[in-house]
Amino acid sequence: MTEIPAAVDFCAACAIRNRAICADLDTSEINLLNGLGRRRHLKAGEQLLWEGDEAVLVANVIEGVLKLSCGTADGKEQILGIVYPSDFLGRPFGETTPYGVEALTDAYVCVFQRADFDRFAREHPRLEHKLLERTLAELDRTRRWMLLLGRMNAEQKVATFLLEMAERLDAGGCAGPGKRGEQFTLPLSRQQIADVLGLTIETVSRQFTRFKADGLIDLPSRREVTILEHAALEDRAA
Amino acid sequence: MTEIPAAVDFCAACAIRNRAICADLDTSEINLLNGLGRRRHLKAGEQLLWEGDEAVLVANVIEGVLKLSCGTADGKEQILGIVYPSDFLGRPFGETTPYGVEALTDAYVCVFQRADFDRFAREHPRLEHKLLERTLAELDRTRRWMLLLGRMNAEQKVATFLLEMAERLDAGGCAGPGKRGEQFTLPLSRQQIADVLGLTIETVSRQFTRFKADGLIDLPSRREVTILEHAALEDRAA
DNA sequence: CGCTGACTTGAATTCGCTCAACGCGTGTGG
DNA sequence: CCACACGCGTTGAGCGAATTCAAGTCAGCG
Repeated sequence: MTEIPAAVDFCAACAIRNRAICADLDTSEINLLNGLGRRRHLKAGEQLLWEGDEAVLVANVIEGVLKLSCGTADGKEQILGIVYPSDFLGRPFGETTPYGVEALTDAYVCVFQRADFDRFAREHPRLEHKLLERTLAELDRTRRWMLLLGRMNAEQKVATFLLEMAERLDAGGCAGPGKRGEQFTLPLSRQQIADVLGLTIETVSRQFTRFKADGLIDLPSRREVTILEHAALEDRAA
Repeated sequence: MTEIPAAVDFCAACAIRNRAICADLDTSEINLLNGLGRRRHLKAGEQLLWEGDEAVLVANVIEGVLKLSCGTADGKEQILGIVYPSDFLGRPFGETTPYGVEALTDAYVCVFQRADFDRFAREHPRLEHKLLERTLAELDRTRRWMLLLGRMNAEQKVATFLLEMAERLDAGGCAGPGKRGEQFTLPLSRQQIADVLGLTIETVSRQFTRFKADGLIDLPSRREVTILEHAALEDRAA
């Protein structure tokens, strides 16, 4: 865990400068925001926020993949969302963080004290507008996930998961329309995949095995997936 | 379906003037917004927006209860959310409406052309801020619902549903802490409840019957529910 | 009074869960 | 270098909750 004060021209060099909620800010605004944020490194597995805690931090994801999750009284976990570079993290304008945040891979985030961020956002409508657009998009994505959780069987869930994963991990290096992201490294363990899909680890494993046996995917190693038959996988996702 | 041009001092008399996203606007702003909106009546069962359509309308709910839903390829439906008076409806700053909207009860909504609303919002940060807060709250609620869909069994789902229903329908007439909303009329059919919870109609019916047999609730008629043992029901919701 | 649609109840089935054993790669210590 | 343990994933058998399929009940209404 390292905390480095943001350098003056830090944002200018930021990998997500043009995609995150800061994209619409001008130079002077960016410099102001610069003074509030700190870049922070997270190791895979490190927790940034805890479910139910006072909401003291918000952050932009610069690099890496993180999960949002909460648990039931009887110890089961449900992953509520996966966040990728340029996504926004945390609960502005709220008292408590309604879910835990944990890094799935090594990650860099740009963290703000919530109070600082809230104040800055209220004074800079362009930032707030970006945040609103992002929140609306996230709400749409979350609602689509409800359809998966409520109405899909295990095969459909796993197929949908693989397709979404391929698409979202691809965001950076779009290698042409044909071959885009057909091979990737899962940032989640089998247990975590199960927690995303509302299944058990065994069911996920069985579906992976079946897809492989049917020639839809290949599994070179535990964490690697190659999608061989994209269209067929889409059929399974129905 | 009736459309009445908003009168000049229409908003001033609006039942949700202090709770909806317009709450923070001053008189001159309200009057401007007034000119853009139209009050519209919806009969129970009437559809306001269709999944996948171009997003032309947004609205505030003034009175009544509506559902947001989408369907799977194989004809199953999942209800994504229930909206109540003072809630906001539709997808501003977006191309298409990602879900259908249908009135569950007779309802009044205050509709805007999306283009008008978007422009107004961008020029009035106070409105946009309210909308942001509401969207963040809705996202929190939606994520909590994911836990229900992904990790709860039928008993927990139905118990949670009844408790949430009692709470949200109560918002208007809070009849004291003891007796608040313990009796209410369901705005949803059994099928719709099943679609909210990701269950089948039969399973919902069986759970209702069991809760009644166990003395936790009473069912005076098909659409009426009385919660007899609030605490016990909370236990079932785990 | 019988019809219709919504709901309930019952029986059989099935999909995913639970429990348990096993395999495999990795790191550690002798 | 091998032996071993450990974590993670896979596989199998049996079970059970929720679904499916099929009747039956009930309220409202012409």
